[in-house]
Amino acid sequence: MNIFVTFHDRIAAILAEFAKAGRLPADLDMARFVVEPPRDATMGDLACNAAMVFAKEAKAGFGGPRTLATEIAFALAPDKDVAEAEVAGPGFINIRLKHHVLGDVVRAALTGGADFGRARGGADAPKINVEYVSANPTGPMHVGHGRGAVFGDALAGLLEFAGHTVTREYYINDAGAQVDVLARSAFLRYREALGEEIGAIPEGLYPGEYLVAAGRELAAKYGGALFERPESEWLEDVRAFAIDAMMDMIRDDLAALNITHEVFFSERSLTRGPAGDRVAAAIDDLRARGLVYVGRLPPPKGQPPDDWEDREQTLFRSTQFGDDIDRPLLKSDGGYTYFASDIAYHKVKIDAGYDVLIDVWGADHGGYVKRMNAAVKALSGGRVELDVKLCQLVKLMRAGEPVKMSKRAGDFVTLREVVDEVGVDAVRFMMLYRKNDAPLEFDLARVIEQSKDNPVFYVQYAHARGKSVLRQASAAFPGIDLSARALAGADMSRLSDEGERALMRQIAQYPRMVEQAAAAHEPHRVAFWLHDLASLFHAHWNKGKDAPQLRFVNHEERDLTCARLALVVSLTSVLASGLGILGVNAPDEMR
RNA sequence: GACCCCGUAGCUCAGCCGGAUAGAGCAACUGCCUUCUAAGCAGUAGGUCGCAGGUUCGAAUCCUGCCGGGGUCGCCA
Repeated sequence: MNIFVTFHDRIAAILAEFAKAGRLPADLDMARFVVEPPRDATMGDLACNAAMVFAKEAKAGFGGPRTLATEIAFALAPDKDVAEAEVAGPGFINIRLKHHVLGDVVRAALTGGADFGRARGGADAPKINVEYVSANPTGPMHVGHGRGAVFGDALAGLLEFAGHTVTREYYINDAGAQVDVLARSAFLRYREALGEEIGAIPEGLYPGEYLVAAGRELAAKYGGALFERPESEWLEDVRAFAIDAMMDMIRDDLAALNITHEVFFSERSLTRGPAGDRVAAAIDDLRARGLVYVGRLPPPKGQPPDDWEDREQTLFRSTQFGDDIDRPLLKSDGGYTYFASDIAYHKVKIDAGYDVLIDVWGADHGGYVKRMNAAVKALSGGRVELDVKLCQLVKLMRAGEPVKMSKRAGDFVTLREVVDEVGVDAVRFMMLYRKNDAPLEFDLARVIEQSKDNPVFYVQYAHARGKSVLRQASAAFPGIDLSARALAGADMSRLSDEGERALMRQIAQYPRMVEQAAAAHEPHRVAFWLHDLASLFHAHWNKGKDAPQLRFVNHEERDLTCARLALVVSLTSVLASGLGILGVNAPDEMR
């Protein structure tokens, strides 16, 4: 039940009637106007801007937007759900709903349970692929990876809730030089495990302690068989082994955050898989479209190009699709550039039939967005939409002070350490309590505080507090039926306090909020909405301190209590639903 | 030099495919509570939405140009 959609439809029908009578053009685009919550609740429950949006079209048949607004309001007046419709400001139609409508919303939230606000998603719903994390398989995840991971995961959950078919995908960068470095680093630890004194880790290798175990396992698997052999003989095996070990570790880190992917896609498989060289195929595809040529690029500006070598390269005409410069596909040694691999990877996704691709990247890859967009446009002929979401840096704090990262290479704060210290709920919620493209300060001390300054606690506590009300109700009215079905029969007209009405209005906005957050690919909106809802609940609860008649459980008035319990159950249900989208627990109590 | 992100209250940030008097939390100030409806409450004050133009009935929101902060800039990933 989405009252905003309901009224959008009804007003569209009114406009269609006007069009039928020849007073408006027949081809009005009804998507142009909106029905939304008014700025101020005193203005009513719904506001519509249709008259202003169609001001131009209304000139002939109505003389102007105010008249159109007045006539729409007049046509709305007999509606069974409308108490009052009036024109305000430059031509807003403000609608005050009859009392029963918000009660119906509570009932819908109550009986809908976890499905309230969920979109059905028919066969025509876009298929969406969300690619996120994609941390290099060379070590444990750090906090920055964590942000992208949580963001991508919550976005995927949000899109699913909004009715889309979603695939969660991880792109394993297992083809570049960094995995050779990984292999050499692991090999060193292998020699160490066999008893060799390796001393300090040489410059250029990964020094992290996390490779010690991999070295030991290599020793267990191969014994001394690889020892003293030339690199060409062991590199491939050790690399494959080390990548697997690192991916296991990363999967563990992700599991600690309740994140799983349906697809792990190996970059290496693009050239070495059963499908042959898919990078070459992708380049051929572009070439067939006349988008590949051999030419020279101007040297990069800004930093003096010491080692700049002016040479002919194989280039993709990304400038035809809005990029600033054409981009190379082949390296000077003849190998594919990372971009070439990425083109092939996105072609795989396009060919898989996705309508929307979402890539979640770190902000340092910002310069890469235009060329990737260009590639997807070129490969799909504009059919597939690519949305790259950039996640800004995370600044780790403790009680207002930046957490010092040790200078010693390889020794950084891992995601796992943070999750173990503050818990998965705090990490997930805080990572989402900010727009993805704004930098984030993450304070380890604050997120475990039990106070209203800590948004995680504040929202979770609202849920726990609601559950506590229900426990108290059971104690006050032994045997009371708190099932959704029973409470749906309560007399919702008893919910007349402004605090209760505010809660009902916020709950009524849930379906609309979810839809918009999903359309914008912005899960943070869910987090902020939850905080607002929690805030309304806590505020109303506190009024009961001085005004006992406002408390949810009233021993003298069972019917009133039932109506209020219906509100509380719908509230906790919606809180749990929203937290569920974000992958955060909704605890029954906070102990 | 080019491109991308950011610039909103003292601080941290919402709001941005245009909409009414620009919101929240913290801090500040003023009351209240000293509890069990645990992890406080109510209220006050605080803003030329970086600057200047433009489009529009209407701009924090869209466009252009500046200013400031961050990031990126063939072959690395």
